[in-house]
Amino acid sequence: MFVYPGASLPQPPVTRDRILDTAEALFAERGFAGTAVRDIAAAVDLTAASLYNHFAGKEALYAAVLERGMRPLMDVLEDLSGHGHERTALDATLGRAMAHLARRPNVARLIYHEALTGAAHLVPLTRTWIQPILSGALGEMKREVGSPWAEEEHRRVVAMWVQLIAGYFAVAPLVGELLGEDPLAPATVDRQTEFLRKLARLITGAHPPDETKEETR
Amino acid sequence: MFVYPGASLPQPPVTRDRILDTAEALFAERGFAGTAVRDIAAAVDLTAASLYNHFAGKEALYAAVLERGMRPLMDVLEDLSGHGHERTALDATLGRAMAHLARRPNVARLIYHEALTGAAHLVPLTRTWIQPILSGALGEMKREVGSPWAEEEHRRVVAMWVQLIAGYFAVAPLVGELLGEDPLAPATVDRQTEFLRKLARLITGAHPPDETKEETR
Amino acid sequence: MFVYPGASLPQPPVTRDRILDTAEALFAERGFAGTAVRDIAAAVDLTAASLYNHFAGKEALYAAVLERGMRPLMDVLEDLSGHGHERTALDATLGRAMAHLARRPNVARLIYHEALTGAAHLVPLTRTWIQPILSGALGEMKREVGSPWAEEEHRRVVAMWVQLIAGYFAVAPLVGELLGEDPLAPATVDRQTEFLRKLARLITGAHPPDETKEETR
Amino acid sequence: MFVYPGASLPQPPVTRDRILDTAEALFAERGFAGTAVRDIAAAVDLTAASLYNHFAGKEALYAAVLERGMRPLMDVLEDLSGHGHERTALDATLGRAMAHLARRPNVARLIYHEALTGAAHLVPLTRTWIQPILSGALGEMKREVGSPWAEEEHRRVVAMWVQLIAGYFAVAPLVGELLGEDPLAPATVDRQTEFLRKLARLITGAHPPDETKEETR
DNA sequence: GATGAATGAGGATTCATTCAT
DNA sequence: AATGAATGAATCCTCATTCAT
Repeated sequence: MFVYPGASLPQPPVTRDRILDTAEALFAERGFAGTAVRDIAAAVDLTAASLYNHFAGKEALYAAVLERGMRPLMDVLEDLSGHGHERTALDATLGRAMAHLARRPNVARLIYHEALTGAAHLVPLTRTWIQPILSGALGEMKREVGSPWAEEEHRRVVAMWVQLIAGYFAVAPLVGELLGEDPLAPATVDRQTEFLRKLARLITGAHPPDETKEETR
Repeated sequence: MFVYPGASLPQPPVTRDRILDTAEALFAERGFAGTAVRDIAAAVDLTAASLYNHFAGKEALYAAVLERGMRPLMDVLEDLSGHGHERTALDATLGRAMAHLARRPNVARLIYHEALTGAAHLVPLTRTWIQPILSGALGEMKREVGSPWAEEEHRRVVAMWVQLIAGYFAVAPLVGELLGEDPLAPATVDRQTEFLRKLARLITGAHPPDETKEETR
Repeated sequence: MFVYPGASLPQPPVTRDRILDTAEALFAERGFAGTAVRDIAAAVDLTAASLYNHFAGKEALYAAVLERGMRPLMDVLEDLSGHGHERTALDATLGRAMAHLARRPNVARLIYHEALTGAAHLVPLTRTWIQPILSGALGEMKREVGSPWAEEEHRRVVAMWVQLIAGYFAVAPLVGELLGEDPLAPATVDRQTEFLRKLARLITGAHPPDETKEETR
Repeated sequence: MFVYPGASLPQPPVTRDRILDTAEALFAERGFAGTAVRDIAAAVDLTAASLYNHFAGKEALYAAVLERGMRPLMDVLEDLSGHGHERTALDATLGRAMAHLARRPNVARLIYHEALTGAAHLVPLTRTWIQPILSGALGEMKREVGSPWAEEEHRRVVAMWVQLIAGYFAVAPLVGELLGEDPLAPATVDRQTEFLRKLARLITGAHPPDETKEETR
């Protein structure tokens, strides 16, 4: 974006964003109950009191963090509804989702915190963000042919993907123990993405890319 | 109170077990930080002070809950190392694991709480309990033939199963939203088990039971 | 005391005495408020509850410790009233007091704890034990001739001796820092006793033993 | 509120000082273990929680009290190293030490509390504050002529003065019982100071002031 | 916008004590 | 005489929040 030289950009919300960044990290790590407002403030070189100039309270801050984190994630997943589970589209969505979460794994962790505690935020969270995507995906699957999944299983397939994608980043410490390598390292993420693509092929009844060529011949 | 001779019930540790039960439920629901010792005590009709006659502190209680929960879960999974991923064995293990966790979903939630926070307990937890199972499973997979997975991917397969089985119960509230039904209802658990079995067949390169017959013909 | 061979002495109060010993040590070290009943009990391999079979409560135990400690100390000082501050008598009393307190320094510490806090026990303590001795000592001093002290100062002289004798053992950690050696080591105690004797001579106007002979010539 | 220009009173730390004052009094009276943070706070018309805005904790408050109390006391004693035990200097130091402690007897009591419990603070306390004074005093005594004390006794002399001066105020309740009058009343303090001066003369081999004139004649 | 100070509520833990066994 | 269990009352401290400056 071009900016006129000297033009003072409306960048004041710099503090607000730094708070959000820090809060996201701490909430993701320690959960809502385990995170002290004072700790968030201190990590931004603020007093707890000052933080209240930017957010109405701990709950409001948490909501803001959630909101800010969900939106881009949903943008990434959105065109899933456009292309469905067709081979290349799924590959692409998978890649983009993994790439996005690799950069912002905190969102996945926040969702999982909510899911674990069944806290008040979960239902609005899913109703607002997840259900729309879900509907799209389900619609696509229904239209697919040759899928080994009955319609009543479609929702389970979706849930599975959520667990395998979001879960991978959410419980990264556990995954790390199982894998024996840092799950967030770019190379590891790449391998995991490939793994999931292979899984997708096995699951959707499609054939692996190289074989596909022969098949279509 | 009359007691039948020979019917010596060694049931004194009743209180201790009731505390453990309650603590397990609350820790699973609210996490460690979100659970007040007083709440646990109150749920067992005790004062917080009384609870300290049974456990040295919150941490000790938490550790005891974890320990008590992990052992039976591991017993269930243990013979996985004996039979590996062969069709019927995997089907059986899957069924038993799902059945066990359906009755004690809290263990899965506790593990996920730990995994999310990467708290101090996670590493001993996995090193003590999970790694042994993991090794057995990996060994079995290595011996398998016809598997579509390279050896480098075996650990990812294991991690996948952990996510799909433990994760199903751990983030039950989220799964419920996605599935549109109570994930812990016996019927739902059964369907999910069948779903996972089907997935297993697709994944291991095996064919579904009914088709198998025809194939081998 | 002679005991018939084989006669079973009434030694049951063994536990009671062990409690008193331990309590004395802990009270002396940490003071009344700083000492937990449980700690005393644990040091005697008892439960706190068991301790209540021997003493009515913390206060009662403390009183018993005080009582038990004061009596022999007073016995030691008692004949001060018989011989007063005359040279040899003072030397002897000094020696005996120092020797006694060196073996049971806790009594001095207990007295000082009371004196510091001005706690409820102090007044009965002094009225019962210390005042009688004090009267005797004052009477002796009054009868002395050649003393450099006015009668108005006699009480200060007594207070001074209390501070120098009891205080030496009471604040042993501080004295140790000042002296650069362990104040309770027998050799150190001996040197301190000699020091106090010398001080006594200087103070009472008397001359050192060897010089005395010449003086009186 | 109008403030005269130039009369800028930097008195904001009022609350902190009031806390320190109160804490000093209570710690001196009841000792560390016997003093409740809540009581200190209440005595300053604060909540316990508010107190934590000024001090990090009970220990930190205690340390601050000690630090604040020791400094002026040491200032008083400091020039002891300059003039040593020569008659007039000792008289002067004695007078100033007694006067200071008469106004702030709590410091003496705090030191004695530490000395009695041999608590963690004692060693740093003596090493930082007392030892320097001690060294100066010892040096002076060594240079003195006509002293009846051997060099190995010098430390005992110092310890004696500490006991007689600090101890007088520290165990004031006990001294009061022995003296039969309030040890902190100005007149009593004066008499005690004179008593100690007389003692000093007897001890250092010097002659009383009036006799001195004749002697030097 | 930032902060020092204040606070009610709560949170973990200790303590002295009781009581049935 | 000993103890496991229970408890009310404290104890130290944290937390989210407010408010005047």
